[in-house]
Amino acid sequence: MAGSVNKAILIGHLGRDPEIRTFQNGGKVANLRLATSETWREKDTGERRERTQWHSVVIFNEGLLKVAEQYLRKGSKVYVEGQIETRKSTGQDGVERYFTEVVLRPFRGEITLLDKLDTGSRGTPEDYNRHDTPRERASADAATSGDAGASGGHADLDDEIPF
Amino acid sequence: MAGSVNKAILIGHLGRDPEIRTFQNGGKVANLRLATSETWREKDTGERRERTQWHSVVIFNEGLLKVAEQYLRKGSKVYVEGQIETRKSTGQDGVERYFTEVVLRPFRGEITLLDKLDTGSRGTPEDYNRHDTPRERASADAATSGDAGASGGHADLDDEIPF
Amino acid sequence: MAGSVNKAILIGHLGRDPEIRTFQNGGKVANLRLATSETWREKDTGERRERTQWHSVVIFNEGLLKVAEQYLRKGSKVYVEGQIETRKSTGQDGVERYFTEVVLRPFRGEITLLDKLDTGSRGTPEDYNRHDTPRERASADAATSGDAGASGGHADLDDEIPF
Amino acid sequence: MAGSVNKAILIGHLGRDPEIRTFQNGGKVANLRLATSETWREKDTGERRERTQWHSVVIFNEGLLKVAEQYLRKGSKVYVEGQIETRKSTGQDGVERYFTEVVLRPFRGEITLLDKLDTGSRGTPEDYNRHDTPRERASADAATSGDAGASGGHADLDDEIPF
DNA sequence: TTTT
DNA sequence: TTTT
Repeated sequence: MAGSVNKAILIGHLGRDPEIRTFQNGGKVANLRLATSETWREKDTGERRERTQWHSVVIFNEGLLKVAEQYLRKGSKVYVEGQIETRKSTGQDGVERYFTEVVLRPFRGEITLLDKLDTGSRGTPEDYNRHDTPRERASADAATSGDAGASGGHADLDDEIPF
Repeated sequence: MAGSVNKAILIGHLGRDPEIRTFQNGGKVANLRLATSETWREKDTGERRERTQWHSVVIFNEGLLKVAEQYLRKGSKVYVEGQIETRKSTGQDGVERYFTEVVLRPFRGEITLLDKLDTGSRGTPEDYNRHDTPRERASADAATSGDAGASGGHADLDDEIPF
Repeated sequence: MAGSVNKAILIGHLGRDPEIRTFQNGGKVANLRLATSETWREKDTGERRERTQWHSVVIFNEGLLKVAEQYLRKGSKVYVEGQIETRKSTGQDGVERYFTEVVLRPFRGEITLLDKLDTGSRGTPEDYNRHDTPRERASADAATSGDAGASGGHADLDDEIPF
Repeated sequence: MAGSVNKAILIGHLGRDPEIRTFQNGGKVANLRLATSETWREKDTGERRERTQWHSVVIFNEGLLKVAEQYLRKGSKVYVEGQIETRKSTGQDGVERYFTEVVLRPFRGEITLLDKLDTGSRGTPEDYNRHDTPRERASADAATSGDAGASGGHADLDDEIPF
């Protein structure tokens, strides 16, 4: 459908370290568990309330995958922009379930680390800058230049991954 | 968590008429089924591909609920802004499942009808304007509380301020 | 500054045809004039009010430039995503002025045509699909570099994190 | 125009303390100077580059005005959501100029403080939570229940901050 | 289940 | 200068 937009914008903290997996073809994917929450005081009772949502974030974009791998950790505060995708999965119990995730496809999406950087660490400050900017994209491309390329990860992976 | 953002921005078409349900206390909720999709041509094969995502949109915001009820129909093209929420539900089969929805809570979210309006229908043009504008929010406030409602500052202030 | 986001999201109509200019080096830029407006009824007087904003949109992204050139016209309804930039310019009167624009830099930004397409025109349907999709970006990448790409799956994390 | 969207989403740091002005009718307005920037390394030269944009943010929304007044300071890192507005102004030199701002109108927009809070300060943690949530809006309304609706202009900050 |  |  021409004329569609599907965008998720999240700011929150990671519930644990990113989980990186490598495929046989050398491709990678990162999974984040990101919490967002609202806090408010009940109007009538004055009671303090909080509601936390956990989001599954899946990163196929190579440049952003590197950022996740190198700089994101449990507790990191991040800005994430991706698209909402729901896929069906049949568990070991034989029950079909749907899972909704915020997905960062190749050449799409953004991740911005919002924490103060503890310098003296791995890389120069501008490496932390993870707007998927022209240069960064170009260099990410370059870094993987021998890559299978072309298709840019829309392949159906459900066969390869059991859930 | 202070410092959180949870926002979904969708543009797509409704797969069916909005589903409106009324609670015993008089409250209402609207459910939309919204499709977004991407189309592309495979680089290697030249084959046309399409991926459609279906989104459940849940409207608690009263003003936007009215808009949904009056103006949205199967096939309507809409802009929706809400937050991503996942809730657990146990089906009749006794199986627990998680459902993720884009939710428009009271006083939050936006809906914008993007279709050309077929006039000669129900309401004046400005009723179609569904940004959750000051007045709509104000009246929603009034409807649920003793609130003065507040005027909501769309006044032209340029005369009052010298620059 | 690492940790920055600068994003404008606009839906509106073009006040005139896109203006395309070509540089000596063959580069191109497109300028759009995009109107957004709010309509409401004054609470006290019941008077109908409207406020229109005009936005300058500047497109450097090649794929989106083509979309603008081929499919956008005066009156077109579009979704535009870019970044806000202000630049200084000295007019013929010698006066310095600042101009703020929504800019779509190479490999960034999105344009989506929201109009019903009048078919029988120039190009296939999927050409209208102007999300700066993987392929479009990939091909733009290809035009400037050795290209890349990837794909992957993901892991089920639901057991480990309270969902 | 029904079917319009005008949204700016910014994350950056304040160049100085918020500037609050009070009108004769008791209404207030806050002005922020917010910097966003991109950093990258030139592909060819390897040279480090940075581009900073300064944004004028104008807050009429009462609840968010309080947040700005109480918690935002020079150097604060914030998420801001508002709409892009351009207004004409004639300077003392008799020259007409246009100024573009990101405006948070009453009952609209969002501000989220992204800094770690240095506690021991003014207010409870949940006061920092500035999603303009239902309760906050309601209480903001309540706090100003005789509401004039607020209105205002803004100060020219251009001398003090490199635009 | 929408739409192109 | 668009659109409703």
